[in-house]
Amino acid sequence: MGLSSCLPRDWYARDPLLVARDLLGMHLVRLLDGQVLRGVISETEAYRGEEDLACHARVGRTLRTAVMYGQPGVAYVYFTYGMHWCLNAVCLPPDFPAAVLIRAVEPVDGLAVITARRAGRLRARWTDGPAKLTQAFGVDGQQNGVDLTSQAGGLWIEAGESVPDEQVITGPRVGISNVPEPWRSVPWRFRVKP
DNA sequence: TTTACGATCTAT
DNA sequence: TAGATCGTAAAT
Repeated sequence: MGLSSCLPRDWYARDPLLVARDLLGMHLVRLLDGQVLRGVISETEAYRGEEDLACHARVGRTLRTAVMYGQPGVAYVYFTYGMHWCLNAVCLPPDFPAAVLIRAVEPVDGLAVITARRAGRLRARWTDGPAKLTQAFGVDGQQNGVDLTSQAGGLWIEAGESVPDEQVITGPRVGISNVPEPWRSVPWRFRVKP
């Protein structure tokens, strides 16, 4: 598979706010059924620590949140709303729980597979939500704990194009309306201008 | 064992 | 605007 250009573990061992910002423009890559699927990351959200009441780790270390307390650069994939999977990259060194939710990508490779997996939907809606992109890329609970810094797990992130600040919009995180302030409103969501 | 509620998506 | 649908964590 040639030279690995996976982002290294040190790159993830940083504040999730920085990782979320810098993940914009990077490439999410998935090896699925012998096909390479690739998307340019266009939207992310940071979740940081047990004190962040929007973070799953607010309940502390459990079976579910365990990977967030582990090595940075590992995938945290969780199941929600009874039917959806969401993909995160774990950040910061072990024992401090933090992760970045990948909310949207722009598909660039493997379009035939992606369109088949998102049959009946408009192209603009293929991967414009966290559970849509996991459906499109065939990511589910089996990828929980997979190392994103290596191609071995069939799911990784490569360096891509850097996105200038003028192209970045920040805002509050989505889907946390029952979370108390300040966590509900902190601008920890990052996206590339359309 | 039971309950309440989701880091969502889709159709209405 | 509401229904789908079930794992997780806390309450009973």
